[in-house]
Amino acid sequence: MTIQLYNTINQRKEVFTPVRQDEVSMYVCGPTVYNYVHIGNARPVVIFDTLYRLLQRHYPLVKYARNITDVDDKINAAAKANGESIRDLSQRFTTAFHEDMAQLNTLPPTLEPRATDNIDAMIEQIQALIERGHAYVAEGHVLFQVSTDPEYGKLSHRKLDDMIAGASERVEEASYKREPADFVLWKPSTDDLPGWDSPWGRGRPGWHIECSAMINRHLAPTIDIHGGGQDLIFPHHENEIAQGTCCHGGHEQFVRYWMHNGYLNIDGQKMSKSLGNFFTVRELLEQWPGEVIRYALLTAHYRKPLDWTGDLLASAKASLDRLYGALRDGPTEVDPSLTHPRLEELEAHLADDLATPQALSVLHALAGDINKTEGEPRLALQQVLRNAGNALGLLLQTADHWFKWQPAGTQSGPSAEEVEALIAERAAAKQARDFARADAIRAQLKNQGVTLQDSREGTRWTRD
RNA sequence: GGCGCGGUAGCAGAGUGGUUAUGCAGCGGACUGCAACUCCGUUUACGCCGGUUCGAUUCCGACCCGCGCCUCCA
Repeated sequence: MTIQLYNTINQRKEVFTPVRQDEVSMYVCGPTVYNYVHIGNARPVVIFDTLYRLLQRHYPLVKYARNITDVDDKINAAAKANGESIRDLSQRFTTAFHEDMAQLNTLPPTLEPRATDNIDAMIEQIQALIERGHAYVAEGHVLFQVSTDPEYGKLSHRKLDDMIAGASERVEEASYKREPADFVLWKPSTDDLPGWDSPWGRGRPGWHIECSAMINRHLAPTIDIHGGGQDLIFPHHENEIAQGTCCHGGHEQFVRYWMHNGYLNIDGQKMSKSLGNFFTVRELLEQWPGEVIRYALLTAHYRKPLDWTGDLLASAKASLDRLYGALRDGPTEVDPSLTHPRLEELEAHLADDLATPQALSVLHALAGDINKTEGEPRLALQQVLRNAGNALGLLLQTADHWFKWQPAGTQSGPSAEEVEALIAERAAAKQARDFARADAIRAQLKNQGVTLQDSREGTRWTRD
């Protein structure tokens, strides 16, 4: 089965072939750790986790690197505002990021380089750029001279002249810049700011250099896939290409496939800090299982915008209820050696530029198959659905655990023991044909967010 | 000014030159003491105007509307 991926740089779907046989290298831009991550940050993490899972099924070795940006002016400002050391603050939010992403069933990447551990690699790359005439030193800064790169703009498909013409008033004018489009590779630090010794004095790196330097050090001069949000296409990834190719003399390709996920909107509006219309993953996890959030993020194709609403989450929850309903009393483990036409169908969807909405529809087709089947064949299909879910990072828990999940934010519902006691009381009432009493108990529990389901095997219960 | 994206049923969201996406919601039926779950059936679609075609939601062109980026951003 061939994998096809949409490549931003060529603006079309292409057959994926890694530069090295049997090995794939992938780099995804990770968070700047100055706050809890918001749902918009979570989208690429979940998307590229799904791609990582797909690639792992097709290649023996997948090196997936996702960086932690722990040197940044936003971090400096947040630490100052909190009266916290920069190191403590960035460590605290790195840990929180790991916890939140684990709740979304994302696998840890193979490598997670931190910017502050790779300053020397950045300095090396900057020196190479200076030696090759692509960068210059001015007033303690080092700047990349954009006009020295004839290829500049090839990812974002814009011409340098157009950019300047349209945005001249927005481009930062600075006395130390030769040309307005030049961007900072290194900047001086005052004593109260984080800084490292360098040939240009004590300072800190510009934003773009960390990714290209860490790719070069931890992966290879040419990697297969580089991912991130569409907002990173320009300037971040455009500048990475400039750095990553010019430091080698412009001969080597930096990245073969550029992949960018669409924006996440909130109730139809652009999510922005200034509008205050954003949710942290952490606060969403107080009300919804992480799996619901992951499912919601996968309902739209990754390149399309996704509108984040309460309805979206409620609908994702209902869809997962249906899937877990089909998995009750079935096997919970995953059997990687299993084959089935539905699994091939699912894999074909994912291999087609990560068509997750169609992949999800295969899960529902399987649920329908299961609900119409009895006995051994039913168990076999449940096993297939487990495998299918696993491919998407879904359906990893027991159905029982799923249906009895309670939001961390509210502990108002009855305990499991209380529910069981009422179910026993209701069973006795039913036995005595006292349906009024039985219905009253059911209504009372419904009122408390617990739904009862009678079956031949007895009464099951689920939390809403 | 430049570059790019989108408009599909009540909602979300795929896809296709003619034939069921899927989920949620709604309606009818089966099951049930009544429900819930599940199953069966079913109602609402492809922004507007032209063109190509036997046939267009799909291809082409124009138009309308909405959105994003253009050096903080996932």
